[in-house]
Amino acid sequence: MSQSANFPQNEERIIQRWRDLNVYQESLKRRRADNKGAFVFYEGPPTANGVPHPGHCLTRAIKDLYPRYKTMKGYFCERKAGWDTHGLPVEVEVGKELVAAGLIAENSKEEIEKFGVEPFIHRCIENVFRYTSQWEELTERIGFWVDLKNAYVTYHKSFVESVWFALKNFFDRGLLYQGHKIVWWWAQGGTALSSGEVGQGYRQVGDPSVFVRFPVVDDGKDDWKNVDLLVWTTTPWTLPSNQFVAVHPDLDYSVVLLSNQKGEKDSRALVVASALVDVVASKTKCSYETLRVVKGADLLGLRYVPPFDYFYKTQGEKKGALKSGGEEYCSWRVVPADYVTTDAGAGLVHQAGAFGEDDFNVLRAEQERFVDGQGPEMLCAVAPNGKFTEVAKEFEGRWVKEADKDIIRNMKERGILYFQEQYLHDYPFCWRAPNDPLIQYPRRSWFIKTSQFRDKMLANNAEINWRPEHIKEGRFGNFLANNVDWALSRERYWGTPLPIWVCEKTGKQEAIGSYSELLAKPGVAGTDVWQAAKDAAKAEKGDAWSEKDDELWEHLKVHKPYIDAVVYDSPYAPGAKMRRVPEVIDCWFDSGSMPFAQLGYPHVDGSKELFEKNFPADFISEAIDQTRGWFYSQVAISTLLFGDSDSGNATKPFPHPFKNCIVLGLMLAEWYENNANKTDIRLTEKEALEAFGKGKFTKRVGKMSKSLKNYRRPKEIFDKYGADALRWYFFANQAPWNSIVYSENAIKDSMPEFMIRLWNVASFFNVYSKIDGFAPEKEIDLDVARANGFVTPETLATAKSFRPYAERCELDRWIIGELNATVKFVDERLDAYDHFAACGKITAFVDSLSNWYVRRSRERFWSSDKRDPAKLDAYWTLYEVLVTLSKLIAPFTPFIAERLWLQMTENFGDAALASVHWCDYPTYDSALFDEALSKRMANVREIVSLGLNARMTAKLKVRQPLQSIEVVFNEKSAAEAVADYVDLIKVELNVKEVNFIERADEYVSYKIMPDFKKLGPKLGKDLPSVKKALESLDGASANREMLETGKLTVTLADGRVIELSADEAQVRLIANEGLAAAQGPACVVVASTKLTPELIAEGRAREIVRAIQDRRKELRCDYVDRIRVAVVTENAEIRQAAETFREYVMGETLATEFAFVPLENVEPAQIKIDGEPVAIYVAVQR
RNA sequence: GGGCGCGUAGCUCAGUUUGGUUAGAGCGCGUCCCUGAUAAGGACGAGGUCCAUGGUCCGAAUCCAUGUGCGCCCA
Repeated sequence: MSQSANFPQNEERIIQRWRDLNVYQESLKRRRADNKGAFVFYEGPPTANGVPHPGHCLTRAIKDLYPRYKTMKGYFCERKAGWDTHGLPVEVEVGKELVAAGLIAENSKEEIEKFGVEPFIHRCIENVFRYTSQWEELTERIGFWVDLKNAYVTYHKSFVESVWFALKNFFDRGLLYQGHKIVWWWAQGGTALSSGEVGQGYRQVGDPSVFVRFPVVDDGKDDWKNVDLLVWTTTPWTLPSNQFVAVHPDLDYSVVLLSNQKGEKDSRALVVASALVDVVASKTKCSYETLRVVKGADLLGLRYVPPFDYFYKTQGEKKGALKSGGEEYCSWRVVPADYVTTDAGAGLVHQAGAFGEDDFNVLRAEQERFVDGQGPEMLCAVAPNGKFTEVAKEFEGRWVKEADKDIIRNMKERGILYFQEQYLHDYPFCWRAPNDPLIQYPRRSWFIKTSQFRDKMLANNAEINWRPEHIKEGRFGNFLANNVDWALSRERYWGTPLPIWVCEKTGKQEAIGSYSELLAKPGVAGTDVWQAAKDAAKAEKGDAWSEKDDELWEHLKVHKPYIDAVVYDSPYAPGAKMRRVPEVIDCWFDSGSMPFAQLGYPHVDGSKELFEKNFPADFISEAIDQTRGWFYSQVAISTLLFGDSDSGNATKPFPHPFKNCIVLGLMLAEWYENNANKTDIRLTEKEALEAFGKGKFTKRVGKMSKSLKNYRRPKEIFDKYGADALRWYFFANQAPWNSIVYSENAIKDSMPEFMIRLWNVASFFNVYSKIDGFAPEKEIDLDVARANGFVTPETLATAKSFRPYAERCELDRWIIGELNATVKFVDERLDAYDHFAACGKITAFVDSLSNWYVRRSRERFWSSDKRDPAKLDAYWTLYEVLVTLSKLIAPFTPFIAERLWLQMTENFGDAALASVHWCDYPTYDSALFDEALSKRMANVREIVSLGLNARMTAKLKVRQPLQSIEVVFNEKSAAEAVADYVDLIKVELNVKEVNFIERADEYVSYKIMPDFKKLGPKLGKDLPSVKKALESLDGASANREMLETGKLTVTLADGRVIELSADEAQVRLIANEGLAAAQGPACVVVASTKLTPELIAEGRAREIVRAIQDRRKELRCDYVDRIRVAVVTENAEIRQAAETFREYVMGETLATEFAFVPLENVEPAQIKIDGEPVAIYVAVQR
């Protein structure tokens, strides 16, 4: 075993080994044979057309942890990789490339279509796997075991056909419909987005906020002469399409006359919601006079002049017949709307039916009032590309958001702009083209009736174990409760084609569930387009054509533009053809179909059986942004497809697609920025200190930013610290749903307390087992080992020198007990998907092992008799602990676990499993955990800790032996229990005696405290007075009374007498002033500070030993090298000390000679002992 | 405006579900110690109005209400 840890290098070697021995596949095979059942894991497919970043490391680490654990628990856990390949992420990237290459002028649909849909989608396919190799490297490097070779791919024909199957099912059940709705529209991309996608793109931006005067039409009514409606909007570009002004009928509105600061009165009055008059007036620093107050209902029907006359000039006077009789002006009047509030603006809301769902509903309500065909029509001055049409002639061809400024200027010039300001709010942008704001726009689009299944989705949600729990009722539950129909279609090119064919004559529609179903249609034609394209490609590629190309073209059959060419005879009209609709679908529908589509269900042979076994998933995990993404798409599709008796697929009572889901927090970056230049940054405090100087930089935590480069690439972390370090940091440092700071410092800092400490223990074991020739493989019965899958207690017991636990010392039994308690705890926590708590326990155990077990066992390891049973016990104990530990930590840090396992078993040949990941997870043996022992040892450790503390108080270093310490316990049974550990305490504290004292009034005083938990319910309001009474007692005598009688009687201030049993009061010891003492919860430790000449001499001898050991180290002595020593000093006392402890010094330092005159040709080390110069000579004997 | 989460030491975070009188860890800082495990390890110290206010209770970091700041999600 190599001494140096070098984790990264080791990991590379382990990866190579895993590859060579096919360790992952083999681990599956073994568990399939065990036949314990499956643990189903779904991989949420990432899009591989971007570089993987640290956030992906986290998801991949968590996704690896639980399958590894469950596999070791005996379950068969296949992990199928998957890639999301369709949709906007890809199209946007390809569009950018084409622009960069000068092949298209701008990233727009017009340009792409000019370029050609066929070459475009071919570029998309190339783009999809651009970074696949980087993804695969990362996946392997971080130790995520997943089957990359058989990954599912969303553009593959079988996957697409599965999606078609689902869509056909929905269509046939009437759940897939075409509707005219206001959608969030990505104008540059020419398509609608789903609420999930829109949700990904919100950003805070400043938009213009304008208050505009809409003059009331002067039709002779005096009340409304020279009055303007004050209307507020944050989308000035919708004003040219204005149609109504909405008010809330129940709100109060004031008609006010403003006066400016000079006191000049306005020529026209304003109508404003009464609650907002102050706010509105203060914006222009005006004072006002209220002329009158009216209800919103009184304003209804009032006509006004809109700010732009594009529609008004021709339709301003248009009237229509009402259903209720009579006539009404179609547009530009005040209408009622319940959603109007006085939270912001003016309480009068501009209405443009095309650009908002609320507005659209208002328009529809108005249309309802009119006789069919006579009511208002939707006004829209904006084309689908987001530019003004010729209707708005001043702005024709301008992108609406850009035209905002000019629209405002135009209104200002005409004097109808009352006020403008910047308004900060969240606004959605395209999630894949972050510079493109979305607009609301009316569009014909395909929807899935998810809202009809809201209650069923909620019922499914209730069955999911969400971590953290609040997702269920909170974020996800709320999202489901507010469910709106899924806007499914995309007017784009690279996606799963919507499998609806329409009769060109009658408009009747049919859904198709697979390619073969399509081919089986009568009169099918157009497949030749695909064939011709393939032939052409083949001809062009010539000899380079391979099987892979054939596969690719097979997949392309079901894609645009080839699928669009396939038509068949309409069953609805003779001679007519059925043609596919042009749309593709939302790529989130692909990923949500993954539970069945990854298997090609139901078309592929055997997929039905496989699906039965692999649905629902036991476990998935993604970051919180997937709430509206993959989590939702899975739940929605599963519920509709498998959860309804109508579906024909309702095989599961609760078709929730996953049983357990860990929702991960966002990953943040940490960096240090130069105060003088915020873009000058460093990633660690140390680097910042060197580069900028103390106090000249600021620590920052925030979003990761490619442009700021405020995070290290994962590979750099792997190379520097290793994958285990990163994994452990993710698992052990915070609950997974908290945001996780990707901090290089923090990753580095998390290593010592677990990995490095563990490694030190392992290397300690290794060094001494080599020296002593401790070789388990020579003693263990290898046949038993083989049969048991190696190191189990039964296997170990076959070794001759392996003694039963009961015969070993308490320390050995203690660490074996702690190990078992740790195994139990970790296993339980992992079962509950709580790795964070599990990690805490492991860390605590490794601390116990390193800082107590090994530390306190060193003498045994160093004992010169190689067959000393106590020494062999120590070896066997530590060996067993390390082997078990390697299995216990295997799911968390698979590399260091494997290395440890291999080192512990390297000489066993085929009698030991070749990988720790093939082992069974350790199990808890209650017979090996002794709670009393555990408690006892905790007390011993407390005594030692307090003893060190007391020595510190007296400024007596540990190297100086002391005569005694006195220990005073709260409970006398505790003293008896630790009596066996006196020797251990003596060594640890370097004292000659340990005295347990019961009555120690000279050292401590006693404070009697009530046991609040016990007495609270019993005494209630009397508790404070009891507490007071106890405090006023003489502690020492009260303590004695309790010890002797088991009772305590107290008299309260009001004279009442209350009797407490001893367990209802607690005695707190307080060390008396002026002692070298320390107090803890269970005891007080007092160190004797008196030093005798003998003690001082011994202390000096230990100084000499230490100096010699230092020298040995400087000379790079091997552990077993013998040396010659000389100590030369003028000081007679020190020399005397050296002589007195000559044997001791020689034994400790492996010296064969000990002289008091300089050694020839040896350079001495000059040290000082008690201020006196001493020369230490050390010569190695070789 | 609504929903969800968070607010504990200089920094990063446990603890809060189930209330108990001395609130913890790591890092950083300071003072020491130990070392034949050395990318170590240990002790001690400074550092906390547990966001604020009010309430419930014998007792609140913990439960309730209101407010406030921040983050995320949505309108």
